Amino acid sequence: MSVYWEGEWVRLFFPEKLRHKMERERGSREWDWSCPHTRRRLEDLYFGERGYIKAGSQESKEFWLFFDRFQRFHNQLKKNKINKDREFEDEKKSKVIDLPKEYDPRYRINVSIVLSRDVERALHGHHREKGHRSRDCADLPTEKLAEFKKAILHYLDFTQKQSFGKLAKLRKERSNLPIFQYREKIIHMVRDHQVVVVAGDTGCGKSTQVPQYLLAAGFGHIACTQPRRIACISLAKRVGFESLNQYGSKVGYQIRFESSRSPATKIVFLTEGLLLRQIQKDSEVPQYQVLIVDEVHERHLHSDFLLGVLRRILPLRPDLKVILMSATINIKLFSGYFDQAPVLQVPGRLFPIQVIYQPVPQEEAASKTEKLDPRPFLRVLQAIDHKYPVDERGDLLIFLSGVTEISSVLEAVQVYATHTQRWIVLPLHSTLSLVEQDKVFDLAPPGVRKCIISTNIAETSVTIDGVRFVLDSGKVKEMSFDPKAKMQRLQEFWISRASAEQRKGRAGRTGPGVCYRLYAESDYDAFAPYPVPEIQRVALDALVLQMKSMDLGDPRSFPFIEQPPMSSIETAILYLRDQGALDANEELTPIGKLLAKLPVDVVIGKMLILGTLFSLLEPVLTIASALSVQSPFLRSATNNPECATARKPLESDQGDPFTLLNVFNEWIQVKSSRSSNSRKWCRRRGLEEQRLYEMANLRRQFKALLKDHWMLEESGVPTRDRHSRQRQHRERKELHQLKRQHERSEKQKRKVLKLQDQDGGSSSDGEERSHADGTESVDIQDVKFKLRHNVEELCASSTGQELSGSQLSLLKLIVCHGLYPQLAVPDSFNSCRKDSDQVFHTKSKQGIVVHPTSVFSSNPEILHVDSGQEEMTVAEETSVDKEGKKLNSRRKGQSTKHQIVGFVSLLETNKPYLVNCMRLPALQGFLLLSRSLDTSADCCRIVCDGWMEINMVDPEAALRLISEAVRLRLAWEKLLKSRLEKTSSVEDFQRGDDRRKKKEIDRLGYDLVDYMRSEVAYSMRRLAALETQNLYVGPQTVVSTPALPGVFGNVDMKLDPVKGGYRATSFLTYNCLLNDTDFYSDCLRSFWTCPNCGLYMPFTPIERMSHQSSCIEEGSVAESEEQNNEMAAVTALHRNYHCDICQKDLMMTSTEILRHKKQHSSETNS
DNA sequence: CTCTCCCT
Repeated sequence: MSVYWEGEWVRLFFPEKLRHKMERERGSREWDWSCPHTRRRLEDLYFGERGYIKAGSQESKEFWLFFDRFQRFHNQLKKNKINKDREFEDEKKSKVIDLPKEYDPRYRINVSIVLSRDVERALHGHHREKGHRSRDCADLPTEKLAEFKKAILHYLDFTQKQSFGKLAKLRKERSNLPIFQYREKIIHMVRDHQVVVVAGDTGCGKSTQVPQYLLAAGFGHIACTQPRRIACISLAKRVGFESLNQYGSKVGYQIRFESSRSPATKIVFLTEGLLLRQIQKDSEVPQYQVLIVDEVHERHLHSDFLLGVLRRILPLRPDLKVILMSATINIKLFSGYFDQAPVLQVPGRLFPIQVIYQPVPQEEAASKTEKLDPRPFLRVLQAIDHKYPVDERGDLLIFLSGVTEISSVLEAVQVYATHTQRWIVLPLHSTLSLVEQDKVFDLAPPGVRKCIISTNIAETSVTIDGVRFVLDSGKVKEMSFDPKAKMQRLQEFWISRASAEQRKGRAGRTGPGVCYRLYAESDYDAFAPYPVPEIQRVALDALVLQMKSMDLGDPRSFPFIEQPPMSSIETAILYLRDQGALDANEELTPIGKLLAKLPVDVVIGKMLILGTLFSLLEPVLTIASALSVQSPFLRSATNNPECATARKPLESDQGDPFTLLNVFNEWIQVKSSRSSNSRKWCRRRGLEEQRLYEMANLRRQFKALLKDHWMLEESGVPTRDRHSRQRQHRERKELHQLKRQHERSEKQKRKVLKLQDQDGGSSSDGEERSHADGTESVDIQDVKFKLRHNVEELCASSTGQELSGSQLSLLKLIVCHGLYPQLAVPDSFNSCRKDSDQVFHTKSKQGIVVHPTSVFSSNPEILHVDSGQEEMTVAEETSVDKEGKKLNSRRKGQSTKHQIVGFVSLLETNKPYLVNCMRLPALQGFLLLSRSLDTSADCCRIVCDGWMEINMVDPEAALRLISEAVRLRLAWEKLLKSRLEKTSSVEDFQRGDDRRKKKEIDRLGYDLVDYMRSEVAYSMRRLAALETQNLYVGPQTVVSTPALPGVFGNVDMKLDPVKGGYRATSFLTYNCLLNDTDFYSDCLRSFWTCPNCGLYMPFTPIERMSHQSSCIEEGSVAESEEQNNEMAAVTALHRNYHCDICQKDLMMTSTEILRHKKQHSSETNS
């Protein structure tokens, strides 16, 4: 310590030359190796740019550690000059400092690599030579330099030997792998054929070895795909390690958001999805020479598609080699798909596993409604306890179908475990927090076994060492897709024989095992041989879209390895056409092209694209990302009251996407504030922080993609002052250092689990793991996050300004526009029902329930129409002179406040559920979003998308609303189209044009918000099946209504040959509804004076509208500057205003507030 | 009154 101080002090207060002199003099008396200055000098001399050891590197730190031990050892030698037993000393020496006992010249390395020329000269006594260089080490005594050099050589010998030893061991391990025997054969096969199939079971070593064999045989640019991200990372690590190339870059991985790839990378492990995106960018993938597709037998959507794409690429790239790797399953299928590609079968290396069939007795078999009976599972635990001595280690892995099943078995097993003190029970499924998931890797104390109760996550994704017993329920939950209702369905099935074998295999990885099957052997024989490939079970929207963008022709005739059902393809095409991604010829539209490039569902992609108009992209980005990742809300926290209260302020009564928006924004604030710990913040609220990190990555990618496709204006990067730039630089340096620190301390020892933590244990469970040496563990995710993102900027852009009321209302419209047609209406009797019995309906599916995780599930009243008096007064005003009967029917259920629910997915488990819901004003939503609107003659009756009927009482208001909807939709469409067209011709948008567009957009945003706020009373009704079949008047021979120019903007109204009436726009047909008994009464003319031109004559309401709109159009004047500003401000300046006089909370701009106040004052004055 | 699992 004192030495350090002295060194520092000297450095600070003495000029350099004098200092060196002092040190030289001191050095001769009392040399100090640990003086930091000396060390720096030595590093400068020896650890240069070209040196083997680089200054400041991990290697240099290791060297200094070695050096200290080396010195200690030498000093000790000097002290005990007595040398009783040389051999003993030698042994001690090698133990103490790990020096090689013998000096084998084979380990020698080329010293010139180590030592730069200058140093060499210095070391050999040339430092007296003339020149500046010689002065460099003049301050260091020659004998000390020689001593140091000796230490370096010792160190290098030592590390050389160490790595040679490692290498030899690794080589031996590698040659013991079953696949090693086939090394030459594989290389020859790949040389001779373009496609080769390598089939080998678990443990044969194919994934790690085949890429290395090929590299060694002279192939380069090898890509190896994996279905899972973690597999890419761990394989790259393993293969890098085997080739002693950990710190080099020959072996790397590349997954979304993370890559260790460099130009020097020869073998890259990447995900199937990522390779597909690369192929989408450049269809001939010139960057690769060899493509290895691993785990093809798993039959994921991506791998099946990838195989199809590869088959198409092969003739275009005759030099490209493709190797399919699979378990020894269904090999003929893969070989046959590639023109009888040669197959190499490699035996696996599993230990023998005893199979015991123990079918569940009839009375314990699960009935549909009851909980899973745990007795058959308990019997197996008992059997293990009886049969196998406690000192024989080996854990138990139970496979169940789902989370509810896990918890019911867990409960019973936990009781047994408490009783016997022989088991530690751990659940495992993907919705568990990552901390909880990691526990399955911890160790049980001696005499205790782990019992891991898992979903099929443990079948392939999570591999747990030390499992000796497997207990297989034989059940699995699988997602399928109902195209009619566009609904996902999660159902339980018997597993396939292939899955049963895979589950069994999990018992024999580290030693002989036992597999208990809770079904009969005859059941097993009756299982399907393989699981249904994903491509045959899921919606193919995204796939078809990607196929179209890759120019793969008609998806109906694409030669998939196994055809998906034709209906799935047809449904997808229809859907994409309906969404405007494909045109009538099934070609990609401009929006379709963009959607194909966005790595999200179509509905999410749509909201992103729509979000680029107006200035609401930031929240849209956040919502889109939030809806694309697993929910950050942990289930385990839902029944924790503390979590519930901590979550409360984050909840939005607008709906779940807005709660997620709040969560992210609040989290970013926590991240940006120096004092708070986001990990703690998340834990308190029961949030999985990983999901928030994923969101941050996603929203950044989305933004970049939108920018790449010219959907964004160049955002003016705020120029920072010098001070903040410096601070940022400093912070980044610190972060990099933390990252390195983490990488160094990487190997965390596995924790030993405690027996029976019984509910007391949870308090310490979530705590960060700190290292054994007491150093604070680095929150590496936080470090990576802060390196990757500019937190300040994120904070400013995403949470900088609170959303105003108008912004929120526009944002809701955008999100719902994206989600369309995923809209549901509340059942009209919901307000009379129990909270848990709230029912909703979509066009294609009735009787749906909001998912219990939704805000609307816990607060259903948000969606209820207030049983208000207010609404009735609106209705009454306009209806004095009409017949009572009709009125009553129309007035029933009239309200200005009906709401509909946009949802992200429709999922059926026990019941059909709406997942991720948000609310939207019903009438405005329907009028602005519906694909088809059909109206009666007076427009009071509107049928939306052929299933929702809306009835208004006031025909004037009805007309106004519809014509305004038409105007807004056409304007919106036009602006979006022009924005999309920018993608093709950048030069087109010149400054002036841009400014005009900007103004139009502002105006549209302003008007949309205004529109969403309009207060018109109406009733809503779902049409019965019979009604939907007899909706239209049909083709008309007599034109009953004249065309009315100007009612719906400038559109031409043409007779609709199918529905009858007039087709005004692609989405609006006027006066086509059958059974409109009120036609004549509503069309009666009454005298009216035009306030604009003074014309006085009899009009029907619609004629009046027509006149008015054309009259106003002629007389329209340019808007005042003030008005313009007001419009531009809509997305920024609307704010909450509470008016004391009318006792209302209003959402208004400052101008509007002024006007509002003025109105009150004029009222009171008069 | 609750959800198999991956991935761009």
